[in-house]
Amino acid sequence: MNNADVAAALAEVAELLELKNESGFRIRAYENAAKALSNQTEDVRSLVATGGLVKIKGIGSGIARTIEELLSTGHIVYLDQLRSEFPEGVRRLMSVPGVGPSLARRVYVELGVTNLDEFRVAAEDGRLASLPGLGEKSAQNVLRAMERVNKQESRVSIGKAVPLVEELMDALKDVPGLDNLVPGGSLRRWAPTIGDIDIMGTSTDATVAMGCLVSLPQVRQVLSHGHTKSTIITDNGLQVDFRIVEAEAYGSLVQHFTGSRDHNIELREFALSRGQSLNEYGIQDVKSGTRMSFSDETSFYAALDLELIPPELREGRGEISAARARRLPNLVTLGDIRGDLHVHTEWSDGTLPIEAMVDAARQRGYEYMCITDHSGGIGVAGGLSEERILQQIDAVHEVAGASSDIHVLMGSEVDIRRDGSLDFPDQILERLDWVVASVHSGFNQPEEQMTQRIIRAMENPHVDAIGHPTGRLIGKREPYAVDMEAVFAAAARTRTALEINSFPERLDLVDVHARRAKDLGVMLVINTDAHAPIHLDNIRYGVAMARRGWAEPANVLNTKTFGDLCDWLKRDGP
DNA sequence: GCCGTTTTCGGCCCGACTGTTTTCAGTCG
Repeated sequence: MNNADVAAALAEVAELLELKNESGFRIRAYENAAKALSNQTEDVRSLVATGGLVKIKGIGSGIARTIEELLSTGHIVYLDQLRSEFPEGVRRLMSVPGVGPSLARRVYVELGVTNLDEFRVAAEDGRLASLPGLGEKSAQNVLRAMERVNKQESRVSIGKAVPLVEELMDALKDVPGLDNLVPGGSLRRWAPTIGDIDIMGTSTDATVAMGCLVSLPQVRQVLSHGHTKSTIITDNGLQVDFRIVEAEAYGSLVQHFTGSRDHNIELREFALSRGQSLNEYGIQDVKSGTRMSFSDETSFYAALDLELIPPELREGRGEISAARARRLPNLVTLGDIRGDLHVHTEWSDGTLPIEAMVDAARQRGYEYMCITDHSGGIGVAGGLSEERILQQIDAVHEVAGASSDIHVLMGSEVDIRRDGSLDFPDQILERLDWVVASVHSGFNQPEEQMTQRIIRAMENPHVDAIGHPTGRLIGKREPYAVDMEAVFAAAARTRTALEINSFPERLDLVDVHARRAKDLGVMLVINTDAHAPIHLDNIRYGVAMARRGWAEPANVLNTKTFGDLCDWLKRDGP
């Protein structure tokens, strides 16, 4: 039973309360508690033990008791009661876009529908359309939405979304009268996965511009089409929301549409406490009714006496109080990165020779880079034997000697075996400039074992960093069970860096982990794990994740100059 | 159910669009 399990139980309570048409405020309380818990890196069990649970904003005494009940008995009596009122499938009906708690409840109560299959039949045979207040269009919309769900056109990784949006933005350039186009939402916040794309702009004639947008050739389906807001599905299955306002309100529009929901709610609550009401058109003084418009975000936040909050921080995780106190972090930027310390070549599972990868790093203006091919334990990745890595050491040194404009380091991504020992003996590791240790097997080990395995690797004085520390693959593999608090403590103690792996499918560490690591004094390192030159460009995703984790340049190892990096590498081991 | 730099009670973000309606509830972001 970990934080995610408990959060899921609380979220289920919220969903069932929605079905019951309970007070929206109670529902939000459970939703907020679930979210607050999943933003915690400290294990819920230790939070209970130390009494830290109620100190978390959004968890009060009531929900704290519920969590304790779940941990001690494995059940929440209240949740079991709620479950007995609605078959499991009824809750699932709400996963269909456009189907909320009201409709789900009605089709269950009035039509006896208990799952998605029965729902489809009811939509097809006319029973859904026959309900008072509904009609044929509603039924058709349900059927089309179910089709989309089946095609799994839901969330995509940011690595897929960014190129698609860049392509779409290019197509939008020619829409007449449309200016200042910019993507917003989770994409602008660089969230690891994107549900739908938000695109904002200004126009003197929004109606005409909207008409052009919804009739673009890329549009497969129009979900809604209004004067200032439209929603479409593109031919590659992406949902795109367009929002247009007049130029004078552009600042508040961009702010409004960058979100997140939690950030916006907290910001509006904060504004209300100051007697101001916020919306996408500006700020209204509640008493006098005076309205202010903002053409840029800086002046919008300034009108609330707040520093400009970078989009990556707008997740409702304390950024508003930090902005009030003028204590926002000075976030690391792409330009701060001086080198890539996790790069593969054809010596293991990369595609190109050492020289080509060095060249690619050179072209990106790096001061240094490190070759880190796999060790032999990774059979499928063509890992190097001891004999082969000794040869590669010579090969890399040769390339390094011939490179005057970039420092080329020789390293390894050494496999952490199931018992925490490493795939190369110390006599080899000590000859390397840089060692990334990673888990590539035995993902199903119990948490205690996995935690000790990683800590043991960190205790090896030759290990400089842990690669992709939680092992997750977005949409494919959950993170392995590991006590991250213990990993952070060991990383701080052994002065081992933790990687933010920039591969869009990994993005590991994730933001909340990166932030916790930073707070505990753990050094981060942003690497691409490149297997081909183009992968080096993924660094932007890793930097974005670091920014979402509130990281400053001083928290990121590869912002150091080569000289400072060398000094760091000479640090004392455990 | 949670929360408090006016509050331990009385609040709790805000607006656009749709479908089926003659005025609004539901859903979404």
